[in-house]
This record gives sequence, structure tokens and C-alpha cells, in this order.
Amino acid sequence: MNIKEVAKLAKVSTATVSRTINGSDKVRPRTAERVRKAIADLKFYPNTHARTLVSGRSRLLGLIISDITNPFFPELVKSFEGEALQHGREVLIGNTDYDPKRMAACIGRMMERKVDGVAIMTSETDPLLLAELANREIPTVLMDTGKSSPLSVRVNIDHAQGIYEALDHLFALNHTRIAFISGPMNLQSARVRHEAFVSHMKANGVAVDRTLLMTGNHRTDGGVQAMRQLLRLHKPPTAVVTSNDVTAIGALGAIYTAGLRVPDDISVVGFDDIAFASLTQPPLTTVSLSRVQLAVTALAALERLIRRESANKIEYRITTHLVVRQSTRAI
Amino acid sequence: MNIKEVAKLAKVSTATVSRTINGSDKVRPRTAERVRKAIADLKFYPNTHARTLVSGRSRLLGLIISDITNPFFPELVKSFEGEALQHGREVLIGNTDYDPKRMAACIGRMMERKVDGVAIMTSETDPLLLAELANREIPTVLMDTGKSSPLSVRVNIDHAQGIYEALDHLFALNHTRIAFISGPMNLQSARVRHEAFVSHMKANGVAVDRTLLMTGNHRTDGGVQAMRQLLRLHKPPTAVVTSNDVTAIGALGAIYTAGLRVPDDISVVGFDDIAFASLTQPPLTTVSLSRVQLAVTALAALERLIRRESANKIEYRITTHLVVRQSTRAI
DNA sequence: AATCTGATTGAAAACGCATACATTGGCCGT
DNA sequence: ACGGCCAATGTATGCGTTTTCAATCAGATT
Repeated sequence: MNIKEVAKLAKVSTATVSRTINGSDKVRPRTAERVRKAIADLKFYPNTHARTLVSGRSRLLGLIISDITNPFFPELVKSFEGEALQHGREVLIGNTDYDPKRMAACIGRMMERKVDGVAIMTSETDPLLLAELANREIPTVLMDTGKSSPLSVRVNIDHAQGIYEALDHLFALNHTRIAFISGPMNLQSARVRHEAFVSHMKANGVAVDRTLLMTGNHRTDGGVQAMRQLLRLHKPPTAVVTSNDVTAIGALGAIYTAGLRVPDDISVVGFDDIAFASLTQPPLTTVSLSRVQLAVTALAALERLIRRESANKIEYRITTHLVVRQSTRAI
Repeated sequence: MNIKEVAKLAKVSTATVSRTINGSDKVRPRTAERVRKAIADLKFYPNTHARTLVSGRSRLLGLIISDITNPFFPELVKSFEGEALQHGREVLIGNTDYDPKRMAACIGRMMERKVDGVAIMTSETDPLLLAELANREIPTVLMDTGKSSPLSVRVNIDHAQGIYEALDHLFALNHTRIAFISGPMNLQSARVRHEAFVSHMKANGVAVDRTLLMTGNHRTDGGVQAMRQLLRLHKPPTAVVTSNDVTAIGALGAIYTAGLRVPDDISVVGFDDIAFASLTQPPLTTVSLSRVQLAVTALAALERLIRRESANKIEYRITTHLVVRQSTRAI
């Protein structure tokens, strides 16, 4: 089943069939109709590989993420895919599992499949791999890393703003003894959030107690461990800010297990605003980082790069802002 | 950059390069080494589209799911992808969003990309689309639907067993006034769970109060609505079994909002055992349906079909079983 | 040294489509 | 009626591989 059979049935040449499929305007409407009928009758699906091979365009976009089971990503994937579909493209997803080797394999696959562009939504990336993509003139969009070039742009996420708002919120509720449970410090995003916390505390004249600065891992168990340790302190914090929601959920668990209540005994603030954040008990006050916005922005940037629109110096920025729910209260 | 340049650099023909890439044993080791060096030097990545076009094999597997943001799926996707990678294949994911039109579009894309096989993990599928795949001799694995044929197998999920165990557990805790919040009744899996509930209640001589049979939608809001209604009853249930964990989480929320406690005032049982089930307050007693097992089984079945191994009459079955946590208690 | 044999290697033909270029047809003005 | 011209269609090439079949080579046997 191929374009030839369609051509035969529609009594035209393969060229006309091809033109019809691709919506060329130089096919007489009546002819196009006949071709479309033949395509439908034969249930013909054009061979993407042949199309890509000859045209050089795959209509395929790469999306590289760290881990699909991390609740942050599915929403991002869905939005990105939805947008891509609207632009007539498909998405090849790559899971790196935070493993540089798998990242390299992902990029390799993207190159083999001749993607038209790649969105790299992991916050760390090997510059050598990026160079590889650049060599092949494959446009890339990076999150929080890399520098802009004619074929690569960076989408900046303003983690700090959210942290500032969270702290201001807690300050307004009279908290000063505020703990922070960070993510793994080898993650750029985790580092930025941590630094924003420390600097905004200082900026507001609140002493930063080093014993209240814990390191988590962006998973629940990290939140549980860190929170337990905080609760064992001689003078535990009255509020805890976490580097992501999953950590906050772990902290929540540790607090309940210790027989304390949120927000009565201790306030908790998350980060990301994953779907489950509004479903915890109590619903989590958290910093929202819109995955939809991130996906839409990344895709738009990619499209621009693919069309080689020299939209140089466009600054892509995703803001974050606090969503107050019920896990925070004044003391 | 193509195979020709590699051939030139390695001073061999393109045929030899191709053979080396594909690990043919009829290339002299010394020659193969030279070719591999050329490939590495040029950082050559073979063009998948050309390979697929000529060989007819894409090393691509389709995985069709309902909604990646439904917590049931990411784990399934990850396991499936991991297994596929081990077998040297890649995965094309299709989101149907429970929409038959999008399902058709997904299948169309699978055919255009010439996948070697498709795993359809949505529990409803249009037989016409399946016929389309069968016509093109594309192997398929279905979840809970369809009938086996030389190119299609069905993986059965034993939803009933889990429901039985859940009920037996509640019976042992002296519950008899047990409610059930179902999923959308147009979903096969939801219907089976519902029926298993009713039949096992009857089988144990427990009267089924129709007012305790609620219809949800497999989302939290459905769980919230249904639970609210149950709590407004003259004689509310002492225990609630839900058709999935997300529904249970909604129910949990409604119960807390009403000022009641779990499991003190009411016991709750979920279904699926998503990652968050162990992180609710209290941790949710639920029926586990292993996504890993499902993914591994589906992939193994697919591989067998692709190799045209006539493993007829193999019965693929995924069992479910109760995981007791802390959301259930005796009355 | 000549011959044979199996192991390597090479040349060339597909695979299904898009597209540059060539051809045809119809319509207009004259 | 004729040339000219644009629109519509057709012909044929090549995209980068795999694979068949033919050619060559190295070594063993005589």
C-alpha cells in the first residue's frame, strides 16, 4: 500500500497524490477530491519515514525530561504534546532518569530520528551533547541552563520570586523561625531555590539558623527524614519551606507521625503546585510553577528557532507565584 | 553526514559499513574495527528513517494510554519504556484523553510511523481501528478487551480478586454497611470492579443497599461528590470501597471536611496503589495493580507476536491484591 | 604454481515519497 | 485560427539505508 496504488486508483500521477496530501494549492479541487476519495477508500497512510527521508523534515520534536514518574512532568508532557499536535508535529519523549549516560542515549536517539528540534527540560545538561546538536543544526530549548545562540534559547524560570512570596507570606504570619528543606544540591533548580531562601531571609533581617537548613532529595523520603530531624531539634521551626511539593508531602507525613498538626503546630509551604498539592490534608500552600506555561513557551520558542526566525534577544521567562491554601497559619 | 562518508573514511563500501552497524558476523574483525573508528570519528548516527524504509522494521513500539496525568500511567510508561529499551526498541506514546477521535488519530500515527507493534492500555477500543491494525499485520496487545488472534493477544487484569480481598478484609473488621464509589460506567475496568463488589457482597450474604452504590468518575471531584452524598445519608456507611485511588483521595478529603476521621469514623479502601496512596493521611489501604508487571507482560507478549512465535493459547493474567495500610479499622 | 573453497567485500537495486523540471491543456487576445 | 501563457498534471531523480548477488581475496590442497 503506497502512493502509487492511490495514484492508480485516482487515475493521476504520484506527484498529484503527493501534492494533494501536502495541501498544495496547485491541484484542481476536483482532482484533489478524487485523490482524497482514493486515499480514504484504500485507507492509505503515508509512510512517515519515506517523507522524512526525502524532505529532510520529520515533523518530530524531542522532549527530554528527568523522570516521568515525578509528578512535575506528566502535566508538562501533556501540554507540550497538545501544543505540538496543534502545530502538526509529534513528540518523542526521552527519560533520562537523572543519568548522564541515558541523557546521551536520548540525544543520540533524537539525532537518529532526525527531530526538527529538542526541548530539554532537565535542569542539568552536558555541554558536549549540546554541541553535538548544534553541529547538526538542531534547534534546542533549554530550561534554566545554557546560553542563547542562533539555534538555542534558554527559558528562565524565576524560582526566586516564588520563594520571596512564600517568605513574605510567612513573615506576615509572624513566623521567623523558618526552616528550608532543599532538593539535591547538584540540581541547578534546587540550588537556586535554596539560595533565594537564604538571601531573602537575610534581606529581611531574619537570622538564618544553619540547623534549620536541611538537604532533601526532591522525593518524599527526603522530606520525611529532614522533617524528623527538624522536629527533634531543641527549638523546632514554626514554619517549613520545601524545595518541592513531594518533599512537602513527606514533611507533612513526618509531622503527623510525630503527633503534631498542620497548620496549628507548624506551617508548611511547598513548591511546584503539582495536582496533588490541593488534595493533601490540609491542602498545601505552595508556589505554583505553571507547567502549561512552560510547555507553551518552550514550544513557541522551538517553533521560532525551527523557522529560523531571528528573534534574537527574546527573553523567555516563566514566573512563579504563591498559592495560599491551608497549610500555613499565623502564630 | 551519511554512510557513504563513513565508507570513504574507512576505505570500504557502504555495504560493509551497514553490516558493521548491524553487527553482521561476516565482517572481518579488523575491518569492523576500522569502520567503528570511522563512525566514532565522524560522530555518525545512522538515519533511522532510511533504515526503516528499506528494512521495513522501525524498532518502534506504540503505547497508547488514556491520560499521562492520570497517576496510574506514568509508572506504566516508564516500565514499558525501560523494557523496550532493553530489547533495542523505542516507544511512541499516544494519549487518547478518553476521546475516540484522538484514539483514531493515535492509531493513524502509529501506522504512519510503521510501528512494529502496539500496546493499547486503554480499556475501551474501537474494533474498527483494531481491524485496521490487523489488516496491516501489526501485532497488538490489548488490556482487558478484544479476543486473541494470531496477531493480537489480550492481557487480563483480575480486578475481581482485589475487590474480594478488600471486602473480606472489611468483613473481618466487622463492617457490613459498605459503600462503593465506582468509576465512569462506560469504562470496562470500572464496570468489572463494580460488579465484583456487588457479587462478592451477595456471595457473603451481606445485603447490598442501593443507596450505598455511588457513581464516580475516577477523578478526585467524583470521589468528593459521592462521599458527601454518602455522609448526608440517614445511616452512612462504616466503610467505603472506591474504584480507584484518586477517587479514594477525594473521599478522604470529603470525610475530613465533614469533621470526621479515617479510620476512626469510617474506613476507606482504594484501588490501583498509585505512589501517593502510601502518602495520604492516613496511608491508604488499597488494592495494588502492578504497573511494572503489566508493562513487562505486555511487552513480552508483544515481542512474541512480533517474532511471530505461535505461542497460541498463552493466557496473560495480572493479579491484584490488597495492601493493608492505615485507612481501615474494625468497628 | 595452479586450483579450489569459503570468507570477505563491493556494486547496485530497491524502499515510498517530495520535488525540480517537463509536458499538456485550456483560455485569452488578436 | 493562432500563438502565448498560465494552470494543472506528469516524469524522473534522489533521499540514506539494507540486502541480494556478484566479485575478489586469502589460504589450503594438490
